Amino acid sequence: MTGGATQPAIRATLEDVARAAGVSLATVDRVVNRREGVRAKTVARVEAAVAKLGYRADLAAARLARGQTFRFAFVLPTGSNSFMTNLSEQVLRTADWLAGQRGFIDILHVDVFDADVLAGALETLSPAYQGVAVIALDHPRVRAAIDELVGRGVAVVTLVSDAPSSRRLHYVGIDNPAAGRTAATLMGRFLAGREGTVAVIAGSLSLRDHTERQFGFHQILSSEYPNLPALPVIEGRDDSDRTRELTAALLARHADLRGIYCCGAGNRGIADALEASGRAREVVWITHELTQYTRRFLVRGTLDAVINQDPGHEARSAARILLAHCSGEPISADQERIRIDIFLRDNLP
Amino acid sequence: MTGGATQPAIRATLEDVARAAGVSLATVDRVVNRREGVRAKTVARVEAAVAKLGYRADLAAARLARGQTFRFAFVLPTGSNSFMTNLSEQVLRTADWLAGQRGFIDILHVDVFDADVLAGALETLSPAYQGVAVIALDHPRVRAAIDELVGRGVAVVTLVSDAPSSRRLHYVGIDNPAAGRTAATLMGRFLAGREGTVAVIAGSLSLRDHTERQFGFHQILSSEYPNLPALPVIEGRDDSDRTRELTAALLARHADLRGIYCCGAGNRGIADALEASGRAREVVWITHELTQYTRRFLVRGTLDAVINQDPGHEARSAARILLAHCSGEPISADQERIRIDIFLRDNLP
DNA sequence: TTGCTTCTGAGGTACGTAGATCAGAATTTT
DNA sequence: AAAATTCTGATCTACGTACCTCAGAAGCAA
Repeated sequence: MTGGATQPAIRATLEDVARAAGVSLATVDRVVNRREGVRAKTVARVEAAVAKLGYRADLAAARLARGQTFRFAFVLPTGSNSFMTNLSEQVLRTADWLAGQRGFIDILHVDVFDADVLAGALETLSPAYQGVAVIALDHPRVRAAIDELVGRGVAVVTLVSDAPSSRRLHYVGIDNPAAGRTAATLMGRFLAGREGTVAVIAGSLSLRDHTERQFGFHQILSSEYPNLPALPVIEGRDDSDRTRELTAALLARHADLRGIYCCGAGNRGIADALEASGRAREVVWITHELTQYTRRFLVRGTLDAVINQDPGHEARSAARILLAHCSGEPISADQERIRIDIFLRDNLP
Repeated sequence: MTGGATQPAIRATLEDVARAAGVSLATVDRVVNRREGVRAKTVARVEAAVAKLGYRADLAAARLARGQTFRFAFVLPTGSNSFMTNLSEQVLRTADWLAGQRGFIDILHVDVFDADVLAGALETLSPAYQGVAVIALDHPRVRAAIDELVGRGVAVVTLVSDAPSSRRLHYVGIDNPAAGRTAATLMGRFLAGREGTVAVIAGSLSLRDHTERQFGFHQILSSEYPNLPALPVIEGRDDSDRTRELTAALLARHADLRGIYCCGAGNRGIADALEASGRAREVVWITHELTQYTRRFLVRGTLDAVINQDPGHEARSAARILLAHCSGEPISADQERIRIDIFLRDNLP
């Protein structure tokens, strides 16, 4: 057995540093918090002591002393497909956790799909918030509202759906074109060697994430799987009834339909239509977001793969990023990167 | 816009509760920390006030006041395939984070594949540790060593590799049979309709995780893909040179080889042999763990899919679980569940 | 040297909780 | 009713840091 990185049993405190540097607590405090009024020579002495003892501020104690509290707003949609419901619940849990870190989350429900309503909500947001997480829309008015918040010194992160050209601090969500490419590769490989058409169902092509997914999907499908031509994109408006009818029509019209990629919601409609047609097993269906429904369709074999983003991870990540930014702490990039999960029947969590 | 769950701007403190209940701070403290010497009626009054104000202890302040520090040992292997190197690095980062929570991690490097050495290391572990995370071996002596630690009141979590019949607090790692099943489903579907044999390369069948993976793999392959008979399992001892030779021999001997599932390490050898044979594109190769190498093989197209467990998540999860257990806090089960990640070329993080 | 500015030390309070002591009140037992 | 016991309140220190004030030391200019 070889010993490894051993750390001191107790961490050095400001007082230890003061003693080691031969100065007083007040001086160390001035140096550590970059306050004025310390001679360069003394600064150097203190910094040497800090380095030697490996002093690191006790963040909990510091926050306690500062009496800082943070208040964040999470702007979520009023409408409620399963994914958004899950996300809301995860935000509530995150709020619970954050309360232990002296941070508070208010959830505002807004029609995030209406740019004017969303922008209006952001514009009239209480100035009490140091940070905002918002399911954004890539629209000029929303962008302007975000930029204005940022200009006022509010930390803004976009959640799930980005507004890339805005001045938001961070985007917490998946790379949607890559998610589309992932779906296409799965589709192409599951249908290896077979000929037939593939349908793409989006919620709405005015939603940036849906557009990006279908873009990535088509990119790979057309270049690598010429045996699988894609049908024109269908807009299902994330509504189960509508997607049921559209899917039924697709199945009736295209006897050679081999695959369905749904880059939005409305999965219950697709499942109904597929199962009613009796072609559920032969048509490869790939969709997004693991919910109680998609999980069931996956287990049943109607659905072949789910591309997922973890709402729990997204909620926690958004909160961590806002908190870290507001208290001047660094964030660990690779912990905050939202993965594109692939779930098959066999690796369901 | 509709308002959501709004929390009080500042959290209630012990003093607020005392005032609300009409008792003193000392009494509230007694009730909250379940100390003796408070009449039932008073307890009820205090608890009502706690509930009414939604009081929750400020954990940071509590830890500060208690002056508790925790010391954990992470027992990692001396040998160093890429996965274990990544894991070590992630443990170091976790140590860094934990230092901010008044917790300290020592890393002990041990030959974890030798049951006697591993058990010896656990048996002679300094009593200074309140918690241990160990890459376990499912072996009677290791089990006994773990149980003895637990008996002494030390929190033990198994990491990556479990000792299921021991009294460990928690297993932080993936469900290996499920990972094997996932690999089999990918293999079967990527080879849809084709005929041919599939090879399985394990590190060693005396490693529980490798055995479980190949068990899961065979289970699905034999029941659902009769067109793809599996060849007898080959042991590559997680060594690149050996797997190179074994893979080359496989390719030479089996013209109908369609797939390779590697449930251990030694991937560089497999890649070399596959690329040298010129059959890299037609043979479906699925392996475990995303490393700098497997990432490269995936991008290049030699490797078709990686089943991964996130070492960063595992390290943090182990630390969080130990910390929560030692300070009597609850853990959030679904944040601690380690996912079976599937990575294709398109969804690499 | 004197006067002036700039730096430093000493000491304080505060944050929210833990934990201790001790006097005195309330309750029960004798 | 007195004594014994149990409960409660007041008050204190401590944790590690932030932030404040003020006196006085060190350094500099005249």
